[in-house]
Amino acid sequence: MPEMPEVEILARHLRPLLRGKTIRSVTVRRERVLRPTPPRLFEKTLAGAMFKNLTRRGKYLLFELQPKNAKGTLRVLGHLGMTGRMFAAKKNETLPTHAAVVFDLGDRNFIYEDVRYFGRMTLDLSAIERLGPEPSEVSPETFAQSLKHSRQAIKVKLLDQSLIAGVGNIYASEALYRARLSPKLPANRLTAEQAKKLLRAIREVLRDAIKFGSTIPVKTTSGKSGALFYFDDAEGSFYERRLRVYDRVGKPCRNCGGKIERITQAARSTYFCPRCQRGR
DNA sequence: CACCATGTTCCTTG
DNA sequence: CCAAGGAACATGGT
Repeated sequence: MPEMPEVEILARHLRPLLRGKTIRSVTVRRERVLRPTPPRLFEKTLAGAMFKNLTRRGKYLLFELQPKNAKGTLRVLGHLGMTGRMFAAKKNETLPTHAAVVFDLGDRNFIYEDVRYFGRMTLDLSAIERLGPEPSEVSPETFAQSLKHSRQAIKVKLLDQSLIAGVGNIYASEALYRARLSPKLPANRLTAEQAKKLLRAIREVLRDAIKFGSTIPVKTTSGKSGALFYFDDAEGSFYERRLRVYDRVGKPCRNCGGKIERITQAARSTYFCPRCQRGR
């Protein structure tokens, strides 16, 4: 479920919900998601700690806690992988099949579940050090300059989190379509003007996704307990309306009426309009 | 059975 | 040392 907008929306949702809550105990049900933190250490470190804040960096969540018997701040890094979700649920509810970590908060459980277990919940924060700047904070000049050293296709480059952090497979296609740039363009062939245009498109696409909800056609679980909450409009058409090219292979381009194509780049699908997005 | 899926990391090759 | 490509991770949907 994650690209940066989903993670941002999730952080905003969870922040007031977790703040001030003390963890009574932690149950690790799938050790893989803690990697490389040892399970016993994770459980022991967090039992008795209190949530102080929750922030986002790229597609990562950063939980800040007050340790039980010490000063300072304890930090836990979260990532949703492809299929991760986090939510609070009543304690009498059945745990999801793929619940990976369960925090007992007293009145409720805070659950991290992940069908494919690609995500993480860990004491190892090293991943965020490798992230590039947030798209909202990087200057057009710096962004343009960072593209200069790569001959990789721009679409592939946008997925590189050390370039800018937060853009995933859906929004990479969406941003390039919005900027009218071919996904096949070698990164180092973008002019300063094109790079500037692309950065603007990235910002707009991400901003709109946060504003309107998002993206992934997750069936909302709003009917059930305290889970999420994508601003999905029951019709299922919301997703259709917001995404301009992603997953629209063969359908008419909303700009020129031509057919949207799907190609494979770095083993991932890219969607684009060959008429509107010229170049190579 | 086949292929596809919102992501990252590790390994190999050049 | 770096850039780039591909496999691996694991489960489910169509």
